[in-house]
Amino acid sequence: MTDAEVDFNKIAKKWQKKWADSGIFKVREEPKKKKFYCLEMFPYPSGAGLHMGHVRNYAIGDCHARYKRMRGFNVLYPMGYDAFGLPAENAAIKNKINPKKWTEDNMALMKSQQKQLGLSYDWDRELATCYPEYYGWNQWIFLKMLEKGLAYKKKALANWCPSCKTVLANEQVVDGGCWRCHSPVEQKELEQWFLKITAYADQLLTDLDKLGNWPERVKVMQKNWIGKSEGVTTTFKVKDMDIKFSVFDSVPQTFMAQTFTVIAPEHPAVKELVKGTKHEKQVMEFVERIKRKKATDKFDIEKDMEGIFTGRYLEYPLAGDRLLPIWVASFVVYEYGSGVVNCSAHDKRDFDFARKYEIPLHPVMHPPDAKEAEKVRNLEYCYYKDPEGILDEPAKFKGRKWGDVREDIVRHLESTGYGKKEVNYKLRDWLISRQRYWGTPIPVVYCKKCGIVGVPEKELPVMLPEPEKVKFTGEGNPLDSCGEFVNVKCPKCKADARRETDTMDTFVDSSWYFLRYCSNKEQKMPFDQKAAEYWMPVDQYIGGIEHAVMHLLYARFFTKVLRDLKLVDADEPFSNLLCQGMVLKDGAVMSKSKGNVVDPRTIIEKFGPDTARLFILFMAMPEKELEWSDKGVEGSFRLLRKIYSLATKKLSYGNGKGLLSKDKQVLSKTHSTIKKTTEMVEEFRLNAAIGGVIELVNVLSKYSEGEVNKEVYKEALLNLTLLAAPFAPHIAEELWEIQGRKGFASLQNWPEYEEEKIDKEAEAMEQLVHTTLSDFETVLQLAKIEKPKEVVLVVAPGWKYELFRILKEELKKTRDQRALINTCLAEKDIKPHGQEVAKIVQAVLKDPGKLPQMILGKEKEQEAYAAAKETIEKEYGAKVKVEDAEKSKEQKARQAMPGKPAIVVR
RNA sequence: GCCGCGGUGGCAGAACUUGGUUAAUGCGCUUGCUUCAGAAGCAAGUGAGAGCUCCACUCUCGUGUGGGUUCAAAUCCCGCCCGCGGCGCCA
Repeated sequence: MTDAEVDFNKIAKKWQKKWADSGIFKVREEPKKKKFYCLEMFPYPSGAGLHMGHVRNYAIGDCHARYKRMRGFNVLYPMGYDAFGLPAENAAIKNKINPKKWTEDNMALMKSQQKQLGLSYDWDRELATCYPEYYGWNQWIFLKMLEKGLAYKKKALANWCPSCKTVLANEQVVDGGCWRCHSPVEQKELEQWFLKITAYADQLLTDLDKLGNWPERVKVMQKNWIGKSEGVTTTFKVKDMDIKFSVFDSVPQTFMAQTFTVIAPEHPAVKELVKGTKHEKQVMEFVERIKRKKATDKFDIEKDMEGIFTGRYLEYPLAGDRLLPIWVASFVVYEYGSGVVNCSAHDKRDFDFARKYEIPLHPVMHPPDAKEAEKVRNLEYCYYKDPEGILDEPAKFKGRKWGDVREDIVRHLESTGYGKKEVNYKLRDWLISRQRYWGTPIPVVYCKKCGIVGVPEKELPVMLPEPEKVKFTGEGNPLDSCGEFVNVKCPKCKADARRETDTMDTFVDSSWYFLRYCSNKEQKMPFDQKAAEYWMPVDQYIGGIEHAVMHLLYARFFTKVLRDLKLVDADEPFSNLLCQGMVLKDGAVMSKSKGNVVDPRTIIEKFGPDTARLFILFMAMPEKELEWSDKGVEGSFRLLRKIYSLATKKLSYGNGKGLLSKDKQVLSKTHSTIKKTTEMVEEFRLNAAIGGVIELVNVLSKYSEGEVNKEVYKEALLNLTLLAAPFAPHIAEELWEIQGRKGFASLQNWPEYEEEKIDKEAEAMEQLVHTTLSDFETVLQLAKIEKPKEVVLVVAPGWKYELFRILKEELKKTRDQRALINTCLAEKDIKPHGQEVAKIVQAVLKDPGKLPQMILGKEKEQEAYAAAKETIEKEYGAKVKVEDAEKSKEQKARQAMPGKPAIVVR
C-alpha cells in the first residue's frame, strides 16, 4: 500500500451519520411501489451485546435489504428487541438489579453495535416487547382468544423447570431438559393457561405446502412436530367393570390380530383397574417406578420396555368373545391418543413386548411367499406394514392386500358401531403460563362470584408493577408479592377479586411482532390493518435454525388466528425463510464456556464494519456453518483496501481512440460480473457473488497499472461501486463520492447487464475465457498470424480431446517454435491461458493449410462463434463458415474426425 | 429405525440446475522484487505420483466408494460407506 492508510472506521462513521441525517432508510406505505419486507429474527438483549451469530444474521439481511432497495423495491427493514425473559429477572434476583433498567441498558448496547455495523434499518419502527405499548396488545390478543375459546385454563401435568422455577411448553423441553438452562424437567400438576394451537393443527400442516421457499428440513421438522396420523378409534368395555376405553389405531387393517391391551403408567384408570385386587400393590409399585424413571433418566425403548399385568381384560367383540389382557406398559405415551393401545402381532414393538412376557399372538396377515408365510405363522419374526401382505382375517377380507384394503376396513369397523374414523396429532396445546415477573401479565381476574373474568379492553394494558414494588427472592412468582397488583376489584361485580399473576411465555411476544413493525405507533389496535395489508407477508425472514419449531410454528399460529379475527389477510407470515448457519471457531460453536468467542467489537474496531460484513458473507454460503478465520478477515480487509485504491490511484490514460482488446475485456468483464453477481445475490449465494466481484477487482487492478481507457475505467469503477454497495456499503458510498457522484450509492439503481452496449467480440471472448478453453482467442490468433482463406467452425462431441491429440502429433514434428509463439502471445497481451493455445498456434504455424475444424452445439458457443466469425471476416479478411450441427452433431463429428482436427462438444 | 442434508487440493468453498481439459475466489504455502528490518504491497508458482542431468516437456492417477448410461460424468442413474441435523416409543 503506497497511499496513506485508509481509516475505514472513519469512513463508516461519516456515512452512518449521513444516512441517519438524511433519513434515507425510512419507509412509508407507497401503494404504487412494489414492497419488500425483509426481516431478521429480533434479538434478545442479553448483557453480552452482539455476538458473531447476530452479525452474520444482520449482514445477510442488510445485504438483501440493500439489494432489494437498489432493485427499486419499497423495502421495510425494521429492528426491535425481544425484551422480556428470564435473564433480566435472574439478574434482578442475583444482583439486585432492576430488570427493566438491565434490559434497557442491554438494548442500548445492542443498538449501538447495530448502528456501528451500518445496518440500513428504519429505526423509527423500532419496538421492544417489554413496554406496555407492545405487551398491552399481547393482552388484547389474548382476550380475543379467550373470547373465541382459543385461550383456556386447565389443570394439567406441566413441565416444570426447577431451576427457572417456571413451567415450560412442550416445545421448550429439549432432551428432557429445559431449553434454556438444560436442567432436568419435572412433571408437576398445575392450573395453567393454554392456547389452543391444536385447533389449527390441520391448517398448520397443510399450509406448509404453501411455503415453497422454506428449507425442506424446517418443513419436515414442523410436520413431525404436528404429527398427524389418521386412523380408527374403537371403544370397548373392561370386563366386570364400568370402564370403557377408547383406543386409537392408525393401522386398522390388522385389527383381527389384536390380542392384548397396554395402558400408560400415568393413566388414572390404572388405579381403578387394580383397586382391591391382588395385583394392586405390584402394579402401583411398577407405575411409580416407571414414572420416576421417565421423569429423570433418558428413557430408552430398547432397554426399558417393561410391563405388568393388571389382572383385567378388555372385551373385544370384534373377534367373537376374545378378551384382551390389559397390561401396564412403560412405552405407552399417556399424552398421545387415549393412552391406551391395543396390540397385535403385526407391530414390531407389540411383538417384542408379547414375546418378552409370553403373551399369545395371533397373526392375521402373511407375505405372498409361502415359505415366509409359514415363518410368520410360527411367529419367527414380526411381519408388519407390507403393502403386499395378504390378510387372512376377517373372513370378509380374506385374500385382500394390506396395501389397498385400508379404506374398506375402516368402513367395516365403523359399521360395527365400535369404531370411528379419527385423526390424531402429536401437537399439544401451547402452555403459556409462566410464574415469572418479567413478562406480559395475563389479563384475567379471579372473582369468587364471577369466576374467571377477562380484563375489559378499555382497562388495558394491565401494567406490570414497577420493579421496586416487587420482591425478587428467587422463590415463587415475584408478582405474588405485590399486593397492589394482586388485589383488585372484579370488573363485573366490583367485589374483591384476585388478579392472575402468571405472565405469558415470551414466545407470545415474538409471535406477532412482525405485524407491529408495519405500524409501530398505532394506538387503537395492535397494528394498522391497512399497513399490514400493504406490508405482509414478510418476503424474506432470516434467522437461526433453532427456531425451526417453536417460534416459527407459534408465529404461523398467531397469523392464522389474527386472520380469522379479520385483522390480516395473510395466511402465512413468512413467504421465504433462510436459516443461517452457525459461526464456528476451531470446529466448535462459539461459546463462552469453550473460550472460543470472537467479539465482533474487536473486529470492527480494527478493520471497520465493512470488513466484518464482507468476510462473514464471503466465507460460507449463508445456510452453512462458517468457520471463523482471522486470516480470512485480513483477506477481506486487503480486498477493501484494493477496491479503495482503484478509485484513488493515479492512472495513465491512453490516447482514447478506439478500444484495445484489453479495454474490451475489462468492459466485458464488468458486465459479465454484473450478470453473475445479480444471479448469485438473487439465489442468496452471497459468497459466490462476492467471489465474482473480487474477480472484477483483480482484473481492474491489473488493468489500472497500464494505460487505461478513461471511459472504460470509469464505467467499470462505477459498476463495481454499485455491485459492492450491498456488501460493503460504507466504502461504496465513499467511492461514489470520490467518483464525483451526487446522492447516495445506496439509493442508486442496481446495474443492469447491458448486452447491446458491449462489444460483441469482447463479449464472446468473455463467455469463453474462464469457462472453457479460449477457442475464440485461438481462432483470432490463427487468423491474425496466417490470414487464412477460410476457417470452418463446426460443432460435435469430443472435440477437445481429439483436437489436442492431433495437435500433439503436429507438435511432435515441430521444433523450436516456442520463441515465436511467446512473442505473438505477448503482443496480443493475452495471458497464456493454457498450453493448448500455444499448441494450436504451433500446429498452425507448422502447417497453415491444415486448420482445425470446430463443431459447435451449445447456444452460447454458437453465439460466441458467430461473433468470432464476424470479427475475423471484418478484421482479417478471412472467410468463416459456421455450421449448425445441433441435429446430427454426433454424426458430423464422426465424419469430421478422421484425419482432420475436430471439435467434439455437445 | 425413519426423514432431511451433505462428502471436491493443505483449508474454506466454486463448478452439479444445462455432462465437455475439475478446482472460480479467498486463505495458507514456495520463490523473487521492494524494505535497515518487519508488516503491507507487487510478480510468478502451488492436486498427487512418476519419468527426464537441466530446461522444454511427457505419462499415470485424481471430486467418499463400487457399478451403470455416454464419444465424454464432480455433474445423470443404481448399490454401498461415512458425516451432520431432526424425529424417537405416536399404536
